[in-house]
Amino acid sequence: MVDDEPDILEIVGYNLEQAGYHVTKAENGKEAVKLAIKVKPHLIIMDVMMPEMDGMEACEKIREIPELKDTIITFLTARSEDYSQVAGFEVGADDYIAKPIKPKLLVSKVKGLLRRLKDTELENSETLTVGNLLINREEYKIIKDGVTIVLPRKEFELLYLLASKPGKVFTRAEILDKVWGNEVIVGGRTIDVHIRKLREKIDEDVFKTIKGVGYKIELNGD
Amino acid sequence: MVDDEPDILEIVGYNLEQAGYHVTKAENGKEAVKLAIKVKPHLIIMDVMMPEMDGMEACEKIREIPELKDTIITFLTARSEDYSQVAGFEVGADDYIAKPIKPKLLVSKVKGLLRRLKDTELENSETLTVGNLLINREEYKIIKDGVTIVLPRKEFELLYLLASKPGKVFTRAEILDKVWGNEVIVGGRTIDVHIRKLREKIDEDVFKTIKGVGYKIELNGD
DNA sequence: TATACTGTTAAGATACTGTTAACAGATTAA
DNA sequence: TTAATCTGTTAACAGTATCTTAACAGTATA
Repeated sequence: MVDDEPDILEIVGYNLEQAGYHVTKAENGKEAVKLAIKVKPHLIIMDVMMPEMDGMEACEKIREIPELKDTIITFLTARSEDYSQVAGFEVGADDYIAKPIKPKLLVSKVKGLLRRLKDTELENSETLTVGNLLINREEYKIIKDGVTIVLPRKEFELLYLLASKPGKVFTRAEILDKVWGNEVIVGGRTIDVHIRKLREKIDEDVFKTIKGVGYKIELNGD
Repeated sequence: MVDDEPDILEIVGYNLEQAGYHVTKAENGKEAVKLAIKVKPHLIIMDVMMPEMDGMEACEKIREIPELKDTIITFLTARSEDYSQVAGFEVGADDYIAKPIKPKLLVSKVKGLLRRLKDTELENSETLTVGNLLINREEYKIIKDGVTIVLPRKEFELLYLLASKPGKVFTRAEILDKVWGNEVIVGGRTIDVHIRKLREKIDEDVFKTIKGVGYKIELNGD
């Protein structure tokens, strides 16, 4: 939360914390950029008009930082200044909130803005879904059309790797590195044999060979 | 774009299309849900007040569809109805746009909303686009007019090289170096044969021969 | 017109993958 | 502990798509 008026920081901060969010405060753009790098916030709510460095400039600076590319930036603007809204989107803002601020509405808005982030974060669970396959890493088992299949470790790891990016071709080197670890040396047919077993247990046609390159999982026929 | 007033559909649609977006229109919530499933839009701009099925209900329905979880939903509301904004966020809306609509501001806003989506889509920097060809290195496949074509390694690498700089002439030496590696020695007709196969599989006329020099990919007739 | 380069074809060589079965180590059960 | 089973790896060979070559035909350029 970035604003040069301490009162606003206070009120908005209080409301957001009541709603369960953790709030970090800055009083100008310069401070905001510094702090953003440090805490990597999910969302930045920033006043446009500020001393030292204004919101636009700060926004541009923040947008140049790769680690903060998923950070949502929202401007606070007086309701009339439509021109600054347009400018705000140009420098990479995701949204604006009109002053005067209505706390209840603001909290709802924040909730909405953060919902999508949460969705993608929750996706990083230990389960993958690929076509009719459900891969549960926690339990080391997969479910195909409701039927549970238990796989040995190496086979599971191989499947998991391929399923982590359906469509992507994994080279043999890549597979060895990720599944076997690049210090162990195994013979040239090892990967093939494991692929064979997966094809046997899961589905012949899901595992595609790209000759001279590697293997991939391919979804519905494309 | 969902609104029961044809005039608004017309005006907003025109402005968005001018900005390079593809717009699909619906006149009520029921229609919108149907259409959304079909076209899987990146963004839905929807009026709250509509006959048949209102925006809130439609939004809830859409939020239940897994394929549309990344679709951004924005409501159109009269400026005064703050209550509906709160309600909108509750049913899963990402944003609202206040009526009356100012086309320039709306386009900016849409641009902002779609920016993050585009970021993640463009991250696949391993893909090249040349004319009607889509070359995906990660998946080792190419798509021509929606049809997938799988190429053997050497052919793929050769195509990828030529497509990496459309128009540029690659000398035979350059091609040998980049595709074959400069230690292997191959006969004088090898490259030609591979070019032949590409012409066969992709398009006769895209691959131009510069006698005595090499080959290049050439876009629409220039 | 001669020449140097490229196009085409099909056959042969090669590199890569598929398959099977056997074996050694682990792991589990008795 | 021993037996039984399961995993992971390897070797040998089979199979095949891919790559290369050779021979000759065709064509643009000097």
